[in-house]
Amino acid sequence: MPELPEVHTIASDLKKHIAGHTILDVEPVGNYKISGDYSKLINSEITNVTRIAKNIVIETNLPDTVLVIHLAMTGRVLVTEPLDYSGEWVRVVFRLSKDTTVIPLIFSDMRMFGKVTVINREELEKLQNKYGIEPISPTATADKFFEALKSKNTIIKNALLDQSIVAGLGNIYASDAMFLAGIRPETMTKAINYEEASKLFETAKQVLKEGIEKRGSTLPDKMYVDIFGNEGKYQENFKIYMQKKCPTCKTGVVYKRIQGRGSYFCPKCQPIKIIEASQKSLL
DNA sequence: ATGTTTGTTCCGAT
DNA sequence: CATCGGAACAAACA
Repeated sequence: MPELPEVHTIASDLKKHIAGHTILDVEPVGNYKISGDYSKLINSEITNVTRIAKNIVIETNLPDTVLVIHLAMTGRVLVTEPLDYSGEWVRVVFRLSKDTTVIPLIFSDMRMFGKVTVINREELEKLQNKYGIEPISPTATADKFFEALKSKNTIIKNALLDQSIVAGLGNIYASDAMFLAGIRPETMTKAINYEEASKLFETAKQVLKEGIEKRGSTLPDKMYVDIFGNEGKYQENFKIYMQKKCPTCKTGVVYKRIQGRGSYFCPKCQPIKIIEASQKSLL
């Protein structure tokens, strides 16, 4: 669910919608715990909304106070009034005002794996440093990506989901990127040469950008919606994720549990790559 | 009813 | 030390 494109969509819409608003009130629902001192936010003004990896970063005019929201799997951020507060997993209600109008900012999360945290600049810096390459940043390069991959002794699927290597990919976009690059999820990173890594880096950027254009993916469970409650459309363009037949060669898609996650790949278009003996000895 | 589902962290084993 | 596999977090659905 929320991977880079979904979080990007939410953060950029939020920026347009709530920047310049004052936080009137912060109210955890039930015994939901916000980490950090959220009382500091009251009467502060929202100045900007950005994204770090899959985190939504809400900056305020307080120089040392930042609100960070991570949606994990089932988190939602909404600026519309929920129809049913008790039935929609509402965990935190913020009230924002600008001029004379008051609008809600809702954090909802069915499974409560998500996090709402209030942190300072130093912690924000730490958060930033946890993550690897931001794939859609202009400073990201295939060289850096290849170097990061070489440093790990694991399979490519693992590496793509490892946020300290590349930030923002999750199971869906990683699957599609590997498919477009013709790389099988179980390929060892050390068996991937520069050309293949470079191709994979391009396809990763491609699917992430397409995801952003389509405003994210909404799976059949409908958990992901944007801040207005609208579904994304990237699921209509899934390449291999949740597909039955390969869109290229029509071969039956293989569904397999890899690293505890459902993985889809085309056995023909994503062939097994044998690690050469010289490399194997290094493992 | 048990298995499955997106993300992350942490622990013990390898 | 790097990595893995599994568990845990909580909830709904087939």
